[in-house]
Amino acid sequence: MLSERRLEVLRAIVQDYVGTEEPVGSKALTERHKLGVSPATVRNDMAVLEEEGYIAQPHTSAGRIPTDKGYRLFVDRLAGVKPLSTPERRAIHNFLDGAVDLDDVVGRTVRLLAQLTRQVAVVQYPSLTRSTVRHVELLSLAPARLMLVLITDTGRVEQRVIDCPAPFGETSLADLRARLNSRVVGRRFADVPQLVQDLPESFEESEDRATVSTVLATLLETLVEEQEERLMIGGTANLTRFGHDFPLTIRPVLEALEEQVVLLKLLGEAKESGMTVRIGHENAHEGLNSTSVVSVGYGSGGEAVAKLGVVGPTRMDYPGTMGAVRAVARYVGQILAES
Amino acid sequence: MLSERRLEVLRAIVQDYVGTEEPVGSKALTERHKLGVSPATVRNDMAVLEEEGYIAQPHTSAGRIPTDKGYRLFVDRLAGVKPLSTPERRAIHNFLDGAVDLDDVVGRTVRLLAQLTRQVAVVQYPSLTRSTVRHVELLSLAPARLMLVLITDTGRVEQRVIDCPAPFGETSLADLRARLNSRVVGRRFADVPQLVQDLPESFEESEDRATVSTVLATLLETLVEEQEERLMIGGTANLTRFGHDFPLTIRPVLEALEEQVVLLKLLGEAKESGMTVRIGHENAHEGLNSTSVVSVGYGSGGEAVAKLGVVGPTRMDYPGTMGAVRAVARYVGQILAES
DNA sequence: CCTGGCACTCGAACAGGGCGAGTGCCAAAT
DNA sequence: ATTTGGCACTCGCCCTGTTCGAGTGCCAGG
Repeated sequence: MLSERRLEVLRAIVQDYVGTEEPVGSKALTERHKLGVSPATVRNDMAVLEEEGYIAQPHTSAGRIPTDKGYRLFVDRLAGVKPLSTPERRAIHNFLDGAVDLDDVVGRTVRLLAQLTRQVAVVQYPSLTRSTVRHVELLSLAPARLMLVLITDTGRVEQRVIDCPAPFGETSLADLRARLNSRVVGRRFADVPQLVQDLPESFEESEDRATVSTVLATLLETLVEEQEERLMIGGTANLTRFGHDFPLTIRPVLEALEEQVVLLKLLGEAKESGMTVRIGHENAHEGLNSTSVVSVGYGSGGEAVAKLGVVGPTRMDYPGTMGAVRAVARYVGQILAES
Repeated sequence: MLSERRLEVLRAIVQDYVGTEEPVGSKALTERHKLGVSPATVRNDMAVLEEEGYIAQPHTSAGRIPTDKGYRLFVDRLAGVKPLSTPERRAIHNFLDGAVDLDDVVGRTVRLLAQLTRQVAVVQYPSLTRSTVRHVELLSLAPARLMLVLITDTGRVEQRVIDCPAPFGETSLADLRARLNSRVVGRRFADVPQLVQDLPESFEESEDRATVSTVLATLLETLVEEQEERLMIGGTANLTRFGHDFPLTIRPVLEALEEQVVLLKLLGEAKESGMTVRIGHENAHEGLNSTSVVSVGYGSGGEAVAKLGVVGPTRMDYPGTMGAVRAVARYVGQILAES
């Protein structure tokens, strides 16, 4: 167990290193922080911290920098979540209040987060998993060709073109449309399959039954497929702030960020509730080994429908970043609830 | 007017510099290309080319590198468009053939272009300007709340929620839906305003007239607003290939790429037909002063409905890039025509 | 007009040296 | 047992000087 003072030393090291981006030595530490002890003592503490793996020296006789393990301890036990300043809060409101539709909300959120944290922001579109159906529309494009439009309560619209096995009359179409809607509107996606199971049987013509089956199959397919979520990313220009050695670092990060799959997995790994911080090598993806990911769920009600977060260098201002991420997530949740 | 041989020297310089990324000297030139003259002669030619502003030396007594003006001449008079190799063509087909919807087509195209050119790819969504209306759908969400869904022949779907001044009955709704569709389906966006002008008058109830006006206003607004086109970008990881000095270069480029407005303007400036190459300072946006943009229109029929292109360093393989861009544009056009 | 020769320039790469921040250790003080 | 001041030592950084070579411009001769 580390003594109180040693933790204090670690905190000081993290703070200074985050601020200056340079290895911090014992003397500088005692000057910038009132630890009440001499540099020699700090040196002893540092030796212990290093032995325990919380800090390291880039090369002999340089200052120390925190390791991933050090940041982990810092985040878990030493750092709180820094609340945003009033102007920052106001900025969030100003920025998000003008949003007109879901795309706009997500777009604004991503830009806001990037600006606030000066890092790369990632925002997942609200998931369809928890969503309910607001409306299902069927349009006839050609005698044997239909378009299915699905509208969710989060404002998302998905469409599919369906080639029917046989022509489908306008009256049958209206009939199906009405029945379908009366059954599924307001229901959760997960419940839909059971609710529509027996629909084909209620049609008399066998040709119609075939068409109805096709339509339903497409609907269910849409529900499932679209659960592979989409996301938006922004603030990649902030990658240039990564550090002096970034030419090597930045490449794999950019590559990782282009793979939606990677990002989705990244957010997927995060806890369902509360904020998740993954530091350096804690990230499964190799390209992100020198980055930290701060993510949190957000949603209109109590439940989280999606996640958002930022990707930055392990050397980041954790309290500030966590504060910004949490504040934005909360406000986006409110916005979604209102609309 | 520059002699034939001087042009040949310029071509050699551009080719070598693009290949090696290093200033090219007279001796190296004569070794790598069979110009049939001695280094001394080449030096004289270089002196002339430099005086005319086609090449420059980074510092005294280093080799020469092409200037923007030099690249311009190269592109205009010295370089053809290099056709793709058969495997490359096959790759295009393989890559694009599996696309299921518009988003998918655009997404695949952007990745394909990025991979093929090893640069940053930008693909604009097919424009609504030239599009025609495939269907307009009106749904009642609440007594005085409608949802308008617009479906275009390019497969795009736009939706809007409308708050009506007064409740609107189901029969009126069906009526409006039918009349609206009979008038606008198959028509171009630009023609829609005139076609629906007199619709409100044909409704008897004054409350209904107000609602219809609101709906039409929203429809027209959607048509106009959505002409501000969307686009997709990819391959930003290729920015790391920009050159050794890229830390300074890359930042403004990333920033420019994040501004959709900038990109749209960029593509907008390109010629309507044929390929456009903008080199270095020819680009209006300052952040892109050290990049070149190769763009071309694409579309399902003879007409271009949108543009796509790549952004890369001025020192790029112009013939190869132009070949790839053109080939991809053509094939995407085909895909769109088929669907 | 081209070519070979020649003197010159200037950046890149390397080597050496002083500087200073930082360390580890030890003996004395608390 | 912990803290502290002192001290010798290490080692990367930075500045300087030097060498090396690619590349240039110019000129006289073909």
